[in-house]
Amino acid sequence: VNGSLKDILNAQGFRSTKERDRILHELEARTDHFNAETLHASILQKGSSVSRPTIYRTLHLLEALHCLEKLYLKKNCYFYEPLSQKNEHGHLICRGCGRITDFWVEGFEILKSEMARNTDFKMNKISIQVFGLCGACQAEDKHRNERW
Amino acid sequence: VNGSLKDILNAQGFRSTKERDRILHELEARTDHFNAETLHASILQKGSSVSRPTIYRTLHLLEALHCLEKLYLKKNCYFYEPLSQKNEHGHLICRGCGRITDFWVEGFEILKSEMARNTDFKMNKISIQVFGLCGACQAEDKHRNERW
DNA sequence: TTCGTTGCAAAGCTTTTGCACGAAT
DNA sequence: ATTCGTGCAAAAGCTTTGCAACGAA
Repeated sequence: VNGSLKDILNAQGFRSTKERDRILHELEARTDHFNAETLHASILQKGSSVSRPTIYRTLHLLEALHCLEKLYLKKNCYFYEPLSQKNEHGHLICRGCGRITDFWVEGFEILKSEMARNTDFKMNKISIQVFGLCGACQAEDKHRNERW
Repeated sequence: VNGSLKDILNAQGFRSTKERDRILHELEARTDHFNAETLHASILQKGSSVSRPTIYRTLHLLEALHCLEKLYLKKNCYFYEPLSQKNEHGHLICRGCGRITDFWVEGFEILKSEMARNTDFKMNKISIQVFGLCGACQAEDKHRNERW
């Protein structure tokens, strides 16, 4: 009992299964933003196996327990934050290679306090996406092959 | 020839059709964030009709011509900006009622200049989502029925 | 033994595509 | 007369669900 996801599930009365262990293990190892599909793919790629329905069911369960953060933008529009990232941050999204990088700058706090002053909105999570080209893609002049 | 979407399409050699007119008309009237589905629904609701494939094809066309901004977060994860909104802004997304409201604060600029100084990322679009509860939903204490 | 959990197969949704018909130029 | 654009129907992806079998407690 060290606070792992497995312990949390057990404590809530959910059973330990090899499938859940495989998923939790993968979740704890990941550092990038992911979805059901990419998570499934990496588990298979490592020679393990879990069915798609189980991936979806487990992700839903972890969301419900607030163990995983699914960031929604709209219906059918979301991604999961890696467990390794707990603190507030923005995302740099490269239109060249599609990579998502986290960042944080002082301006975050300024923006938040200004918003608190100027709106009646009760803020509970701020999510900042910056689209553009990462250093590597600028060098490779990949913008001629933009994915978006 | 007044710069309407219709003129732009014609100028590029695309034909005028009643289906395109219906879609363009609806696009020009909208002020909220939308997707193919909601756009289709509002056209039908007004007694007009356009098939789904035509909705999708037309939206793709307008994106390609940079007449519409489709904001991608990840694969299968996006929404369209209403045409009426041209200037930079963030989104207040209410977890109670799901409504998306645009906002702008001074902190935007600070954040951007700070980022330009601190990263090698070539910024080309910044997108800020703030999740929380709008004034109305705070009043109604809707957070017990949060959608997310 | 019980009942939660899984995989399969099938169903549901949203989005895309092939194709023949109809319309714009 | 061409060629573009549309609708239909079917296909393609991703996600969910029903159900029988399995396995953790």
